[in-house]
Amino acid sequence: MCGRFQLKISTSLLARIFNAVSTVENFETRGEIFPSNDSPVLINDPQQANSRRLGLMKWGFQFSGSKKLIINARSETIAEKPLFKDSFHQRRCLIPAQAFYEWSGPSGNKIKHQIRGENEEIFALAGLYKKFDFENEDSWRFTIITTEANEEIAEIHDRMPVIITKDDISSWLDPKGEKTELKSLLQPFAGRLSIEPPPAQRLF
DNA sequence: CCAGACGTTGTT
DNA sequence: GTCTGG
DNA sequence: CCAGACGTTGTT
DNA sequence: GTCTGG
Repeated sequence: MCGRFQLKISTSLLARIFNAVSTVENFETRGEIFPSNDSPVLINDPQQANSRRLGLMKWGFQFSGSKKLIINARSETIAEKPLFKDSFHQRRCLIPAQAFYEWSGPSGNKIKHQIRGENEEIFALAGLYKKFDFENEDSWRFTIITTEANEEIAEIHDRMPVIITKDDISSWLDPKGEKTELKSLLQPFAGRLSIEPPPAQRLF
């Protein structure tokens, strides 16, 4: 899954890297991003085709009347679940992250692993976004899509966030994207990762 | 119509 | 809030 | 996501 | 157990 990630970079640089127009003036980065925090999110400009925007959104969908934040969406079911369906069709986004975190070990004695790209590339995590109008808030929120862990991550966890590679960014954000093609992008990461600390050694 | 679910992960 | 099931 | 708090009154 | 803060 993905319950925390890292981002420590100016939004203007981030916008340049992802070829987007930034709507964020001065995002105070905390470095580590937690559920409920605001973080920059990349979307396709709804007003203008092929124009990317970078804007702040809050991490976590929510049911009205519930306090629980829904910070992940299973890739296997996003096309059917009522909470995610319309977002999957019309409001897909990417969440820039320089690392994400997974935990291993028993509760009370958990080990936190930081996962980065092998050459420090900035991840584009697949996400969905949606507007929420309750709790005296009018807020745009995002959630991060998960898939099965790849071989490396499986050592510490059975799920991981979907990472969209540079070449697939336009396809994922394309408002005219075909459902089948979109789903085919939701795969466990095929490249190499760096995990720190590394997974515990297997004895056998 | 009303009641109840609506989500994921991890833990048991 | 909105959808589903009864 | 995890870690840590979870409380009030009165006195200094 | 549940809520809050980071």
